[in-house]
Amino acid sequence: MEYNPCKIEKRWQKIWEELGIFKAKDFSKKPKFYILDMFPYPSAEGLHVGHPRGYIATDVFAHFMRRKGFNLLHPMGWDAFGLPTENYAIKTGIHPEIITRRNIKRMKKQLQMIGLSYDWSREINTTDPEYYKWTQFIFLLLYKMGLAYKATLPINWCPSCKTGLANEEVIEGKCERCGTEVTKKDLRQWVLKITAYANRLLKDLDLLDWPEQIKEMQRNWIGKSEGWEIVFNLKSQISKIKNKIPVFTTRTDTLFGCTYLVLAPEHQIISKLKSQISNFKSVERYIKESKKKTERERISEVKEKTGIEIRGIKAINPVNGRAIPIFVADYVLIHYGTGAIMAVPAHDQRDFDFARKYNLPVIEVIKPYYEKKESKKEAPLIVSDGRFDRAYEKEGILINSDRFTGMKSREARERIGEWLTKKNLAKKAVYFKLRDWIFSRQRYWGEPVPIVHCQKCGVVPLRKKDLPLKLPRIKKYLPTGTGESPLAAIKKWVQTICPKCGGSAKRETNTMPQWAGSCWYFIAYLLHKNKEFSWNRKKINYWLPVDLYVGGAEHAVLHLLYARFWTKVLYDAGLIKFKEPFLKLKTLGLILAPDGQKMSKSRGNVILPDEIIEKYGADAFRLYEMFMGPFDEAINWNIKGIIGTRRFLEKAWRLQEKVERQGTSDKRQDVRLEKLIHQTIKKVTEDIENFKFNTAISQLMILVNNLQSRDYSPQHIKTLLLLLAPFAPHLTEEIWQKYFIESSEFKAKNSIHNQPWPKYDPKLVKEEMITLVIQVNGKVRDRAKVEAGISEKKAKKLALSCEKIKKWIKGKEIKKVIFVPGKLINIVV
RNA sequence: GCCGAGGUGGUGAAACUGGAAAACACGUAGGAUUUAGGAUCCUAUGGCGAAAGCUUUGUGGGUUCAAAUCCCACCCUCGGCACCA
Repeated sequence: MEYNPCKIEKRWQKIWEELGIFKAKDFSKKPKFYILDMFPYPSAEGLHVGHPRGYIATDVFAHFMRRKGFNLLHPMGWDAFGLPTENYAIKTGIHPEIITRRNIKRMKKQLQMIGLSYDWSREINTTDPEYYKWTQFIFLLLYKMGLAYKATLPINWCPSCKTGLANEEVIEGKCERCGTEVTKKDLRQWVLKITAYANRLLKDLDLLDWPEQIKEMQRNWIGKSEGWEIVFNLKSQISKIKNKIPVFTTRTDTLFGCTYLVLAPEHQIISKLKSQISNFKSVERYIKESKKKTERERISEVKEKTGIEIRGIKAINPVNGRAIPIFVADYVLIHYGTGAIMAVPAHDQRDFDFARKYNLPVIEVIKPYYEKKESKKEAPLIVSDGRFDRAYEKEGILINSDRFTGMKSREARERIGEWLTKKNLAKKAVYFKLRDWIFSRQRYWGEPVPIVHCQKCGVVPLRKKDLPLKLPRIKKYLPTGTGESPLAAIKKWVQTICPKCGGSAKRETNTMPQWAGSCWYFIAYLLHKNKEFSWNRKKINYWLPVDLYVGGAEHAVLHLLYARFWTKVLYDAGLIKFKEPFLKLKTLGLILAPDGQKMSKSRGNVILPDEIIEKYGADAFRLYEMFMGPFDEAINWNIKGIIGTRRFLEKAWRLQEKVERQGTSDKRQDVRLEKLIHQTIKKVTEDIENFKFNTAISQLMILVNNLQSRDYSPQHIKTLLLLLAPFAPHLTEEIWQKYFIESSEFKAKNSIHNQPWPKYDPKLVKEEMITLVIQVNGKVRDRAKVEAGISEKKAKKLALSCEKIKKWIKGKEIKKVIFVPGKLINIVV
């Protein structure tokens, strides 16, 4: 009886599908559990061996929860709009829809080969008009709620290709295709007011069972900072008009050390003050230069900071009345705070670097307080040749600060703030790093924005009955050259009638970004095949929110934040009853190619699951993906590892020989084995619950190794199969059906995947004998087998009587004995 | 640069709350079985050492009876950085 996975696996996959044993039932007496994968992008390359890692993990978990008695929803779909497909269409002239269909077909087949227990009857596809009518519906909702607005914002622009570029298409400031230097071009774009939800997005993180590091990344991304807005009055050499510049700071305590102001190059006041700036031409040139840089280049500390002084105008430091210079420098960003900063070179490293370059004064106003011994070695300001080497950015005690000298930073911040508030030169302010979300793309392969521009009525949203607004079929996907979407070139489509006045109007030609479809897809599985276009509250309320969400950590911020944002909007609109879409989140590590690089076609290091499964079987593949390492850490693919899991399955397979010989009634007892069985149930159960699949499998390996060399009974095999089933669903079903089911006809309820999860006896899990470690001065010198409950007295007596120990403590005085029950005894001499 | 994670044998890794470093697996060596090969089974396997023993968790320091685990500094690798998804 040889183990032949190819035959077994295909057969069971077919039977399961036909009987629909993994289909979720809407509504049930059982408690519900919704487990969701981040759905894939259907790329032309198909799945490589890295993709299924998360899918296998959710599948193991889904099997486990089903067998624990939950009504389980485990669906799958496709996030199919986006750049790669569109670029492929441009290159080949094949319509993106056809490419998408082809890619989905291929990837679905790959997923099915793995034997994943998805409910395929709920499959969704974001590019299906039946899907994106809802995406458009939600956009209209955002619009009506005042959360979608138009603004003029810059995009990356290649002057040679005459096309807008995604950040990804800009390589070191140059166009990926032609190598021309990329510039910026202003366009009217749709923007979503995610900032209106900043506080709630921040606060509600506390409700979530997510990895702490992901929450931390979101917190930093939202970037709430509480501080003060401080007004600097300006003094012009030629004009009497009073102008002022507000700056935002969290460190009012350092105000006395402020020696200059810095404006972002985009700051509006610069053009306003044009007539008073004596070197305006140079300033203008600088501003133009900085437009070429990416934001990351601008704020990077590796490259030297640049800037230019605005001559002819000075700012007045409100705390001491001193006139200080004003600079324009691109390390200050327009979309954070007020777009202007007060520079305190002694206490901010960026300001310090800038000040040193332009020879600006550095005034120290905070001194570190030395508390006790530890901070002495900190020596914050290294003074060499009488100057500072670096800025001291921490808190401390104020110096050189007039009547605030001697105060602690924290107190001084409030005092100085209040003092200036009284003089009307400051107010408390809260700023977020989070920026509104630019929601339009000048592309074809995305959801059309359901808006028309009417000459009479202006911006007019479509009505629900006008949805879906379908993407028109076009022959060319090439950019228009104007920066507009290729849709703008289809006159027949663009020209339309205003839904409000019936007059002539033009359609919005921007499309939505790929994120749009993935912001609400967890709801889409419940609206599937909903021809009436009605929001199925009953199903939504039953299944949602998602109980467990699994996907890559690379989505830590954007996708997860955007989906949370839309959920809150839908909640506010009264469409859903939950405030957070994903209660529990588990992130997974990438599987890299054997060379440690990401797998990609361009690198030529892609490994396909197809060939692996054909050679070793889906069960061995599943097992290896779970066994290869901790679930949330990145790991290199190594084909050698799968040999181990295949061998393990063969060993398990061979165990049935005895059942074959002796029948299933044999009930022999082996106390040692019985204990191991119960320990294994405990370990596997707990490890699956904690996503520690690798150690669950190693425990199963230990069990199989033991069964192999001991006098096992069929009951032991039964338990083994029940525990192994989520990992190796095909092999276990095969053996299960052969020996543990009476009828020859397959019925859903007889499937191993419908058997209850085994329970362990806590009494049998405990060990009676343990190995007591005997240490002298913390070093292991001997070991002894003792009863688990040994007392300290007995242990001490035992330890001191050991020959080896006697040798080590001979002639020395015993100072202390430390006893850790059930573990060790340490004699300190 | 900023934010986040990580660094343990030849390799993937394990080690719960500070308490036996290296479970499980790959690889390698030796043996059994076999006409042979493969498969399978058994034994060994961090390093140094004949052995007693010494030593070992990126580097350096610290706390502790005891540190892979806690603290400080540094080095390296990976993920994200708002138009890739």
